[in-house]
Amino acid sequence: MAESKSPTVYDVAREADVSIATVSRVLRSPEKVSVSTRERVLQAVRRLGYVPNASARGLADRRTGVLGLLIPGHDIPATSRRLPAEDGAPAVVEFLDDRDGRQADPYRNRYFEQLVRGAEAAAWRAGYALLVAAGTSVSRDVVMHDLAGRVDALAVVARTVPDELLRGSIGRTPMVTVAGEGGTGADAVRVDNRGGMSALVRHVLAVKPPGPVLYLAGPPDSPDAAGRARGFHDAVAGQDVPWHTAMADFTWQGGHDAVTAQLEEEIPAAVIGANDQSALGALAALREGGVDVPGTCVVTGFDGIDESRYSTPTLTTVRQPMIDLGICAVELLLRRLADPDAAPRDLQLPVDVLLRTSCGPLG
Amino acid sequence: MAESKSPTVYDVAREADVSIATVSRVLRSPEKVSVSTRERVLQAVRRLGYVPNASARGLADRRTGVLGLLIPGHDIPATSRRLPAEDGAPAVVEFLDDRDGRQADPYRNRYFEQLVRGAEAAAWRAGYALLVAAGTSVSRDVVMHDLAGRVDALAVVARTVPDELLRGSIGRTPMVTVAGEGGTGADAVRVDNRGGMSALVRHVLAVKPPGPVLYLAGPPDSPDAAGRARGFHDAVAGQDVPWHTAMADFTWQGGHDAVTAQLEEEIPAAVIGANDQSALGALAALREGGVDVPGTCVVTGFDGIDESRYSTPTLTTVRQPMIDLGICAVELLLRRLADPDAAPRDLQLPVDVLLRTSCGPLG
DNA sequence: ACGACGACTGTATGCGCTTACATTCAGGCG
DNA sequence: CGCCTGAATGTAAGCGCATACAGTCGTCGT
Repeated sequence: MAESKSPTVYDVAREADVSIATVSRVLRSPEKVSVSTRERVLQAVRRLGYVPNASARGLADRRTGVLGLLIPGHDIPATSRRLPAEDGAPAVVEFLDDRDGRQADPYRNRYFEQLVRGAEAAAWRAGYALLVAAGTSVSRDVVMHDLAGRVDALAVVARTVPDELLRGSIGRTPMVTVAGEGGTGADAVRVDNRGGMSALVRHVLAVKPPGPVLYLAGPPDSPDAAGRARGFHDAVAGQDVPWHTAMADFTWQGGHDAVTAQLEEEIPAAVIGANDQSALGALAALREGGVDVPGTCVVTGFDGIDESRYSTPTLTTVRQPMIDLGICAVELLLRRLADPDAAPRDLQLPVDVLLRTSCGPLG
Repeated sequence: MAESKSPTVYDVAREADVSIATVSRVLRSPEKVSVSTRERVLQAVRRLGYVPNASARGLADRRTGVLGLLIPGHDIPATSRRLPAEDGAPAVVEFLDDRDGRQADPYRNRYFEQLVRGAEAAAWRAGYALLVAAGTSVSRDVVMHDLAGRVDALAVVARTVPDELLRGSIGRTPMVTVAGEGGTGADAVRVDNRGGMSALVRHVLAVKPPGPVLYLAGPPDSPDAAGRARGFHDAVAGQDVPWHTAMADFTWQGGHDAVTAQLEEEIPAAVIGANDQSALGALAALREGGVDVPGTCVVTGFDGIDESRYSTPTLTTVRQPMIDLGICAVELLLRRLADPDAAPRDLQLPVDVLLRTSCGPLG
């Protein structure tokens, strides 16, 4: 079979003995074509294995039918495997001493997998395809530029590319910011850091033993950290509870050290981590200090990383609905494509509080 | 600014006072244009915020510059969140009692995230974009068909779509099968289940206490299970070790029950799970039976799911190099695009054995 | 000084598809 | 029986870009 190149509408038209317009109509608006002709064309399509060329269709349509999703780069190590040599030495199995998990890869929480899945599902549901791009450090602008010409609209995870790029070369492409700061006057979806933390802390205040509360703050330049801190303050404001803040910087060590220092003065009744890592550090410090969790002191984190499910005790935390984030990002794009002049929306998705043993009995 | 529609080469040409051919050349083969003209054109490009239209380029080029990746569907529940109402009731935080992890989502191992990341990185490195599609149950053929018209080549995760679809509508699109059975005469990448299991079992035989070996087999219709079983047999063949097989069906319960039954007859010295789930079940059964792991009996799994890192004891297992799988899939596609007549390759990537405490001291 | 040549730029065509508009034809109506 | 109408189909004009081919002009060799 010398089927050297793909058949086009012309081939189908010839095969079915109709004009190319009719072929196109059969595919795009079948109701405009008589049943008999339609059948004949569809048969020709099948016989030739015709697949419409998306580029041509996109050109004629002035739309690509593709949505873009730009996620932060991952910098796959340069040592990553390439194609083995043709003559292929036999595959060599590597033994890694992984008893403490150090060899585990760094992409701990399935954050982006879920984002991609949600976006993908929502996009296909609406008849769009999803182009995924990771802005690797070297080439953010190139990627961005390339993407802009390929898609009808673009979802960008916050801080993936510099702001001026967002406004610059892609001024005409509808965009939504994902997990950003909001309030930029553009479409945006993010997670309710503030509300989630506030709800969590209110719950803690209701169940914790008597005593002071320690808040393990995140880095000051992080919007997430800021939102969570505000949520914490919302919850403790006006409550008659002693509390103070220590910087943990979103790290295990930070949480560990802050709690260790705290134990020298007074045993806290609750430690609220701005994220899971610092809460896990706190858990370790409390164990070292012989403090019973959750009996004497309850602990909470934020993010819902894997480790929080397996720590001892398991860590109460807040999970971000990443799938929904992806879905909503796409839905916002679809909305804007449908109505370019709609007022920008700034969605805040509610989070899920996962109650686990580190904060004691279920309220 | 009434920048209603995107500027085209014509706009740039007018702005820079050259012909569209020159504009195109500046973008595609700058060395063919004099420095002064090139500068002038680039300025016009920047001034207008011109972004080349990928559809037009693709049409003229007869290539889209896009690679497709088809992964199994995920069936995002229909109840998943949509866009909240415009007037937005305040976000409501949900409290979930997640103390035993039952609420955790089912996408446990970051299998596809890594596959996508690897493919994405390799694709962009080669100047291609990556279109990700999940063949949801309802619409595999539609997705497939749509995809075929959009991409230059396609990587399909095995058993994502029925075979006849693969051969049918997309006959002319270069394809690679990912994680399939191999031996189909087409390009394929997969993981060395057999070699990995064989290496692992050889290691176990070297370190295990004296006594019989129990192999927890996977479902007979799974190519993965078949490969691993063969690897097991490779390793025990000719060794003077008593062994037998029990069906565990890749499930926790299967592993648990098989080991429980075994304990009534004889305490095994090693339990080899065809996957992690069944090995974890075995671990539980051994604990219930008061058997010391790894002192009296060593245990191993296969896959490297999260739980294997956190179990007690941590589970020695085999991790599939998903990132590399993605990279190699793309590299195979690129190779075929470069040379359509190259002989098909059937790659087997080596796996990583993660030595953890469930199999005792490091040999 | 004249033609050849090379560097650069412009003209014009086609990529495969969609669609506005034109055409054809069968009925229905006055 | 002529004319109007509407359904079905055909004709042809782009969509934005790449590029083969055709100039144009300054240089160099003789």
